[in-house]
Amino acid sequence: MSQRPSHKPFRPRKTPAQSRSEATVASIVEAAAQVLETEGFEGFNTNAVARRAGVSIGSLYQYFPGKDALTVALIRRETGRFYEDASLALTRRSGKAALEYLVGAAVRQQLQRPMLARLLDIAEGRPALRGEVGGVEMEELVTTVVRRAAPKHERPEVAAGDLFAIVRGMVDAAGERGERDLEDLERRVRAAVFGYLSRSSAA
Amino acid sequence: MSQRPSHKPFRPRKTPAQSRSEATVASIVEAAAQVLETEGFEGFNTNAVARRAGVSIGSLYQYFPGKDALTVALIRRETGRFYEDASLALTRRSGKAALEYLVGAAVRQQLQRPMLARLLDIAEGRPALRGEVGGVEMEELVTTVVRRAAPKHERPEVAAGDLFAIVRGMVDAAGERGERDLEDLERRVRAAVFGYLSRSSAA
Amino acid sequence: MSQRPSHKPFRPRKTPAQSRSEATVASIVEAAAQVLETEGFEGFNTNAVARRAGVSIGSLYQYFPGKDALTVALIRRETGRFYEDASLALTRRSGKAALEYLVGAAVRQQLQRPMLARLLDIAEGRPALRGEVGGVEMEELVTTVVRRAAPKHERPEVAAGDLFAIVRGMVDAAGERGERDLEDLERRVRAAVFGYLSRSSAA
Amino acid sequence: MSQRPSHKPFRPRKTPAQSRSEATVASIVEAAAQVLETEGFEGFNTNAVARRAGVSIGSLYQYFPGKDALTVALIRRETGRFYEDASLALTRRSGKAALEYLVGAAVRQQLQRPMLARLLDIAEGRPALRGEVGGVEMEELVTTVVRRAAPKHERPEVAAGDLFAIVRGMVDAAGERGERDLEDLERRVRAAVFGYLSRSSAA
DNA sequence: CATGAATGAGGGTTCATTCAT
DNA sequence: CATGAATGAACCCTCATTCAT
Repeated sequence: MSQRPSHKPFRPRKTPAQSRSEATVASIVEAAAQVLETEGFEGFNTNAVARRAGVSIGSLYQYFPGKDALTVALIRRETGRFYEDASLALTRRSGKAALEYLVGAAVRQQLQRPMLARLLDIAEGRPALRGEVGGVEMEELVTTVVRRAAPKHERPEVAAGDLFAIVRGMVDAAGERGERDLEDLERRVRAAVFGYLSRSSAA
Repeated sequence: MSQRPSHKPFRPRKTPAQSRSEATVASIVEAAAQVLETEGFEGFNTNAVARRAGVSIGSLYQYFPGKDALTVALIRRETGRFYEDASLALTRRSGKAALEYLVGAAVRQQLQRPMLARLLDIAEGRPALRGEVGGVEMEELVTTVVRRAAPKHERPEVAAGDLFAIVRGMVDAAGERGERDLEDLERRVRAAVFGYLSRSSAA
Repeated sequence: MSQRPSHKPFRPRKTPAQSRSEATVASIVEAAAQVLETEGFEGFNTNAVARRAGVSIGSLYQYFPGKDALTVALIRRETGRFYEDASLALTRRSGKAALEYLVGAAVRQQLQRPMLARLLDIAEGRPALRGEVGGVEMEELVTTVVRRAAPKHERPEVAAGDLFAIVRGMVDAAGERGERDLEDLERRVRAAVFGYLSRSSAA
Repeated sequence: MSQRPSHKPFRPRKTPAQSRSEATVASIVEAAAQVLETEGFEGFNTNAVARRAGVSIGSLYQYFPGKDALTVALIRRETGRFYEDASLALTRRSGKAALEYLVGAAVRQQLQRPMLARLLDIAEGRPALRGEVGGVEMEELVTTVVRRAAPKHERPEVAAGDLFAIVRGMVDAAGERGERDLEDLERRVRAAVFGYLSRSSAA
């Protein structure tokens, strides 16, 4: 009835044990991604998502208690995919290689679906969603890598946050500009990352 | 009978000749800033802005042909203020000092009204508004400063874009986290900026 | 955020598959007719129509993409009804009888809901709606009948247009004056129609 | 404040004794005509009229108590001009010539500013305006001419009304179609008029 | 008297959400 | 469980009219 719900949990309503529901949920989330990509925030509404997913609006609400839950699910999916790739950084031998891998993962992720990544970065910042989307693991991962790459750094958490911001800023801007040269972008991001570390680190 | 919006310019509808309306326009723009700050995009609607400005909705539409025009005006106001400060960088003796001044200006601007700055950065990216908000001067300014600070750099425009993205990314994140330590933030942003330049520049 | 109407089709949004919605659509169109009749163009707004139809404004917009589409639907309904009756003219033996039947149909249609007929005649002329309401069949029908009633006429299409205008002018004026005497009106319209033909036709 | 005033006189607020006001009033009425012609009913609003007339909206309300008064003034102007021309019919020798003159006047009037004439015919029909625009003289004039052209007619008033309706219907339709051939149109209208009379008149 | 800034009721339209089937 | 018709609060915007200057 109203458009302003008060307070809802963002978790999916049911843990889909059956593979059928699982598939439905996945298709809805992917539809959300596509709508966001093609129509932007303007056209991102539940009816459009349901239509694109080929399910009824009722079904959508069967699996997601509200629009925000859908957004959160999408963010979680993308973050998860990114995290999965990024974690591989820990398998690298050197700290430098690990950090380089991290940068590469970020650039890859961004240039794959630039619009989507950018829009989700924005959505993530919405106060209503903050905290719901656990970026904690990501931060920890980056911190760990920073510790290995720059062991002398006095504030690795701060550095991790800064590096995250730097990389996000650069890749989002690249996406906005429509850059397609992955190699070049990665080189520049590395320059920023290692430049920052060399200057802010004690050693 | 029907609506016929078609193509709306973003320019104000009438240049306020009388001082009365000048004040009205200014109060509307400031109200827009406040609403955006306190309510976010969710609560940013023309009625709320008019109410906060203490004028009728009709008055708002006398000066702004639409909601977007209001947003644009706000962006322009903030960009203008920032640019005014940032231009002073050109008065610095050395290229390094100029770049440092630029960073300082960005940090100051950001930490003054963090939410506002962040939200406007987002709004600026909206396809409908791109190009309406001339960020060209800003880019040129940064490019000029980069040329002076790193004369050997092969692609000063690219570097300018990257620096812009780095600084924006860092200060927005800081604003989001609620950082208040201007000094510390500025130090870190400097590290990023000069670190990037030293690594990406030829010399 | 912004509105983006651009080019709206006048066709109903969804062809009602279920009988429930079929009834809803019909009730909305009839409500539109009643509002137009009782309140005139001044009071003809979507909210009033929805209220009179006993449905929510949202439902109205599920079936009609806009106010104009509703108007068009109403025009089509009335035109269709009229056309259905008028087509029977073709079953008459003589051309004269056919033309007389046509006149009778027009008079009947008009005096049944005089206000409605008159207002729709006006609405039909709105540039935005021209062409959307296919009056082509009507014109063709009249032309056919004219050809049979006055085979020697050099410009049957022109005559058809004129006769249409004459009849419409007379019945609308009668409706405006509140005439109720069907017989008398029909007699006069016949006089005009056959008078025109006898004078403009070659023979 | 509100858009729905209750009951206002339609007479101009002041009889402009001074020629300055007279000129202002005239310019406003002509502006109204132009706006109606170029923008249609959709764009016919007081602000637009004032702008086109080159006067302030305040001045417009100085001379016309409301929008309807302006419409009425415009209708009166056009009716007056038409009536002035049409009255010359009475100077004709024969009744037939008088009626022919009448038809000619109507056609001329229509084809001079077709949109305007058509729109005013519609506006004239608005219940709120009926009676305010004295079409009585016109009716009397036509009746007089009918009496002379068809002395044996039993109901000259009815015939006058019908002829009026016929002519209006035909010329409006012609205007709508964009007909420009004055001669041809006049010939056809004559056919309708005299055809009607010959069939409805006793003799 | 002229001006035009200001007003605000009203009207078109969207979309998150519910619920009967 | 799925469906999709129905709901209505909320939002954008216009324009007739007023009134302080």
